[in-house]
Amino acid sequence: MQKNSHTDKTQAFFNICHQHQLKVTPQRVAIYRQLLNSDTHPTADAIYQNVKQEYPNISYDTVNRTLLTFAEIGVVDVVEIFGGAKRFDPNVTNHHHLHCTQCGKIIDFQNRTYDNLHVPEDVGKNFQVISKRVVLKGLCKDCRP
Amino acid sequence: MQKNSHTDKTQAFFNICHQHQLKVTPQRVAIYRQLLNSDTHPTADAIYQNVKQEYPNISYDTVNRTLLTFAEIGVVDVVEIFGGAKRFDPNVTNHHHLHCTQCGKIIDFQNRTYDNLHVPEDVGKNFQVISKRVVLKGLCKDCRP
DNA sequence: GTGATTGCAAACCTTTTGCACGCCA
DNA sequence: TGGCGTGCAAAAGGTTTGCAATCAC
Repeated sequence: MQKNSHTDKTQAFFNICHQHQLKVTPQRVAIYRQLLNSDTHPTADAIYQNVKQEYPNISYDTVNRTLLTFAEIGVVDVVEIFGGAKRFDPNVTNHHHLHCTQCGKIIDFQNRTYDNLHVPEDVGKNFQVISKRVVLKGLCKDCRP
Repeated sequence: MQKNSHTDKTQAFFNICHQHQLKVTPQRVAIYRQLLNSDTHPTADAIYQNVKQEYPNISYDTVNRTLLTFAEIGVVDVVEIFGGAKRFDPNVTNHHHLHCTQCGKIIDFQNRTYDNLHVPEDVGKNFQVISKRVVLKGLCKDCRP
């Protein structure tokens, strides 16, 4: 199952690259695989550090540029931050965020009601909404007094 | 009316400073006044450029540090961004954001329904929610094809 | 073969830090 | 007066850019 699912995703990646006329380079594959293993919202540097383990010659630029490219074609999302380094989200399905104002952590959560939020009419007239996200700011379990 | 409102806000600023044991320096007042005039989400540099007009000797650091201090005491909000320089929001009342993925603009909007979003029980158990914001990503009027 | 992609290095932009001086309370 | 706040300058951190060599198609 796991193995199959992984193969499927690799195949999907090939397809996506072809759809967008991107060449399938070993670097891109390695970065993509690393993203699949991420359960957080890694920075470009975090991805770089991990990919470097199995691919010592890769440069930080390549990682950064590849992530930006991935963001353009919808393979990753760029996550909203409040300063600091960009963060990338391999989970492009609709979900929402908890943001701890103390430690800066960003935690995913699912909520059907939030997914189905109605876009106000006056907003929809002047703005074409592509995705919706609820961001709850506050204190996480570890930072709560 | 305007004048009164402005005086009120200045008075409020004095009170806030005293509450937090902050000294009321001319720089802080100038930065605060500049914030009141902002209708967008200025960067530290934008504030700096404007304050410099009436206060040529001020340094960028002072502006930046002051804004961070203001954020700590709740005079401004740090706005969620997707990369680039920090943005500060002088509007600390509850509101929501449209984010144009094309030009990067962030537009405020009000919505009572969004203000009153119910926090899911399983979230509330592990996270103390302080504020809620809906971020709608998409294309603004100018960028829409 | 050809154009896209990579690696490297430098440049750039923003934010942070240390320190001496000056000013507000 | 004492200590907070400011200005300056340098450092640090992250991102972007230009270019030559390389690789996928």
